[in-house]
Amino acid sequence: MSEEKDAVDAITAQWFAVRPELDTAPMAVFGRIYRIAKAMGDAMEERYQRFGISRGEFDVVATLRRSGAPYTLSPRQLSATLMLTTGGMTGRLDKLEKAGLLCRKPDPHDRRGLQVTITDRGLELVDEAVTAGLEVQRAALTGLSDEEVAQLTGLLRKLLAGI
Amino acid sequence: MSEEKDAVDAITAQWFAVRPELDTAPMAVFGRIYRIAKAMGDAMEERYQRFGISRGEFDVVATLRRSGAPYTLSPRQLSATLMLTTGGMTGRLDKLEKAGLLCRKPDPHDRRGLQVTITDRGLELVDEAVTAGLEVQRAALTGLSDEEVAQLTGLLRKLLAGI
DNA sequence: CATAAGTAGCTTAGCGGTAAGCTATTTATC
DNA sequence: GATAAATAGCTTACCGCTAAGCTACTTATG
Repeated sequence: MSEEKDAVDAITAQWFAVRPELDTAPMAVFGRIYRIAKAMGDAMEERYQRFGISRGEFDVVATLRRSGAPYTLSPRQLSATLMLTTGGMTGRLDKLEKAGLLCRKPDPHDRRGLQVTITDRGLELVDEAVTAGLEVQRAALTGLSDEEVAQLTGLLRKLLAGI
Repeated sequence: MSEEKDAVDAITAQWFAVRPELDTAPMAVFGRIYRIAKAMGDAMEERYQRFGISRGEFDVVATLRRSGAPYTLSPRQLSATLMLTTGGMTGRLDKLEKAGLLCRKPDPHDRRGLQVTITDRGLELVDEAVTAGLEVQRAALTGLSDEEVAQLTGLLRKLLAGI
């Protein structure tokens, strides 16, 4: 029934030893969220590396892919979606364009703007990469039943909504 | 009963539209975990800024604080605990020492090593900062009942254990 | 005891991000 | 229609991290 103690339990226990009046319940939640995010982020980074792209670069082509045909968005739309500054976006687009996974074309309706589109090669790569990435995530969830995953999803949605 | 749709729901719906055969359940979990980690990380960063330190620097003095008297650890122990390279640790210690929140002394038992200790000022600051940080986290959890927080903690512990 | 291997902490180069500032272009206002 | 304000994307300076290499010192091995 009871779960194993983990590193976060050890940290909350340490805090209780030196500051027993603190309510450590929040750090039991967020401490684990930070650790899961970091560990999974590293794992995803490693997996995408096999496709020659970083996790951030994957996010760009994946955003274009899931936007549907004609797989075209502006740098502005991409940087807004990915919560990235335009400077950061420029760098990612430079790399992906150089790798032949997408191309930048002038926006015919706004001469300030660009249209970013996935190439055929980019489309093929992102379709493989998203499948591979989901497999890594799915494997990380094997310890939980389908019902627990659904429960966790609901609690996380509720938590995220309140932030 | 049913929760509001959020940005992650929109993303999974987009994927379903273009790749209906994908099982998007994992990204419903990890997508939210990434977003919560980022949003809370930013919020904590902002809160600690009021104490003149970054989140990473807080983690250093907090680790020393919760280690208990005499609040002394080696740079090696700190970088291992914080999952940081020694190079990164050097930088954080430089800043904190310069700010007068900790001091480095030679390890009397090992002339390669150092002993890092919180100063009185550092101790005072970290005790205020940890309280303030917990308050930010507690506020983020107000949408969840105590039972839900406990449930979420258990599910996250289980998930983290399997990664 | 000599020496090889391992360890502690620091330095440097490089990477990917932000913030701020730039030019070119579009939109709103008079 | 002139002009002020807003917007798109890029560039630059900087920041914090990692990876790799360094010196100083300690531990293990013959």
